[in-house]
Parts: sequence; C-alpha cells; structure tokens
Amino acid sequence: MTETEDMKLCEDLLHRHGLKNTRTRREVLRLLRQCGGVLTAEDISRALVEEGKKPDFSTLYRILELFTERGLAEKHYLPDLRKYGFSLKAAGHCHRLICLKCHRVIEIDHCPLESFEKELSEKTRFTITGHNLEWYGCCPDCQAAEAEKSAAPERRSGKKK
Amino acid sequence: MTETEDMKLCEDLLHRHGLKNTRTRREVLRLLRQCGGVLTAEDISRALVEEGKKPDFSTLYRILELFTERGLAEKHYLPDLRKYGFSLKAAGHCHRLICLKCHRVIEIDHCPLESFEKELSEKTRFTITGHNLEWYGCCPDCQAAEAEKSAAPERRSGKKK
DNA sequence: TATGTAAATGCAAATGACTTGCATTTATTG
DNA sequence: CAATAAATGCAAGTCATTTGCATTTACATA
Repeated sequence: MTETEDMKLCEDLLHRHGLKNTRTRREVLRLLRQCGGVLTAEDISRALVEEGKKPDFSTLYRILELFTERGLAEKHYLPDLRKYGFSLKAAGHCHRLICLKCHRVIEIDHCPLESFEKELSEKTRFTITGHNLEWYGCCPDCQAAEAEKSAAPERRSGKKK
Repeated sequence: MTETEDMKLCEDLLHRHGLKNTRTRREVLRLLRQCGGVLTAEDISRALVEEGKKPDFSTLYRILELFTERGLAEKHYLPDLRKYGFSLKAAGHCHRLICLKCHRVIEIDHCPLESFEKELSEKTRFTITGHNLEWYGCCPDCQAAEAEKSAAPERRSGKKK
C-alpha cells in the first residue's frame, strides 16, 4: 500500500467514526496501524518527535481516549510499565498475548471463557459485565535474542527490573 | 474468634513470613482479613483514621508492597478506580470475580485456562509466563439494591461514575 | 472560495497515586 | 536494659494523566 493510500484509509477511518480529520489524529492512527500492536502515549510521542513533529501529550491523550470511546482503539493497562497502552481494536471480542520484551501482540480471537462464564454467573448469581484476560510472555524472537545474549554475555546495564 | 485471638493470629502470620510485628502491620493484616476482599491503600487509611489512628500513606504502601513480595498478599490493578487493590493471597493460583459496586470479591479457584494456555503456547511459540484474568460484574446484593432504587427512586448524589 | 463556528490543539499548571530521603522511633536480640 | 537494625512519619519528589484556557483549525455553509 502506498503512503498516500494509507493516509486515505486513515482519513476514511476517522470519518467513518465521526471524527474530524486532523493531522495529529491521522499520524496516531498511522502509527497504530503500522505497529499493529500496543503503543503507549510515550511511544507515539517519541515516534512523532523523531519525524520532527511534536504534539503535546495532552493532545495525544485526548486523541487516544477519543479513539477508545469511539471504538476505534482499545486501552490496556500494562502492569509492568505502570501505564496504559493502546491498540487498534480488533473486530469482535478478542484477547491478547503480549511479549513483555518487545511488546509484540498476538490477537487471540477465540475466547476460552464463554461457557465457563455462563456457569460462573449461574453459580455466583453475579451479573457478569466483562472480563480482563491477557497473557504475558516472551515471543520466539526475544527468546532467541535472550539465548544469544547468554551465549556471548556483554556488559549489562543496570536497568531497573 | 475473639479479637485477641485474631491479633495473635496476625502476629503469627507476620512472624511466619519473617516480618517484624508492628502495630500498623497488624492493623493492615487485620483489615485485609476482616474484609476478605480487595482493599486499596486509601480504603485502609480511611478505616484506620476512623479508628483514630493515622498511619502515613508511605508506610501503608511500604507495608502492602512488602506483604506482596513476601507472598502474604496480592496486588491487582483496578481499572475502574485507576489504582491498586490488595487482598490476602489465596493458597495456589486463582482468579477473582469482583463486584464493581461494592468491591466484594469471589475467589474462583479453578482456572479455566490451563489446557488452553498449553495449546496457545505451542501454536504461537511464546513462552507464556503469566496471565491476567478477572471478571467484573454486579453481585446479587447490589443487584437487589439497584432494583429497589429504581422502584423507589431517591435523589441521586452527583458521584462521579 | 471566503468565512463563521464548533471543535482541536498547545501550553502551563494541576492532579493523584505512589515513591524516596532522611530524621526519629520502635521491635527484637544479646 | 542497652544496642542496633528496621519501621515509621514527614516532606518533598516523581510520573502518567488531566484540565483550563487562549489560540488555531477543519469543515459546513454562504
């Protein structure tokens, strides 16, 4: 897809969701599409700064919140980073497997909870309105990188946990 | 159980986990045991203030963090409150069903993910190190209260969502 | 195409949960 | 009971996120 086509698509997406088509919104959408996974406000800011733009964090947060409200994106708390990440919303209900090293995301479209949840609701008499389900781990690439590192160890920076 | 017995038990619990037996730690432990569910630092502070004590938040956070490290408690991010809650740790792996109104917690000790997770790991070649799973909903009591309220509506305070 | 208007943005300051440094107090050990 | 290592309180700091407000912009309409 050419860059122009991609931009066109972003504009359409915005319009289809009843959102004004502004430069920063297009950029945020583009980055989310490009990465395909989860980005934090800081990730997005950094990427745009590298391209010579510098949107304010307040604007980014407003955009990300808006995208989430309008069902264009999803917001996930990332416990290891103590902040939120955002990703484009998959059609339909799904869960994620997130690599803790590189933040790559695999979408899991089959929800293994449906039947269990029905049973649970009957047993507890709770109305169940939702659930949180995410898996964390280490993707094959990062496993390989990790294995290599321990084969030829280098100075390790004192990065906090 | 008498209050003294309860205190004794708290002291034992602390000692068994290699923790000094201080007043505030005993109080925090007692509150967690009494409530049986999830409490935030603020919940704990409020409860203690009502009893005429006023531990500093820094102390509470230090204690809760310590309890978590030593496996006495568990820490959960509560997305609707945007902060952490703590509960005594159940023996073994388990998940929670949390009432969004009153924060009552039901522990679900059967994890419906085990077999699914194995399959998932094989398919994606990720090393899966953990998962997040919590259900949210409304407990029977709050459902009843809700039903009553709409039958005989009263002035609603402008409490934020 | 010009233009009025609501909405979006940038900026600065605020918020709120949580953390940290340090001086003081306290639980435990000998 | 004294010594001491650890726990606490206090004040100030951190950091993600939010908010108020003045300015700019997208886009519908003239």
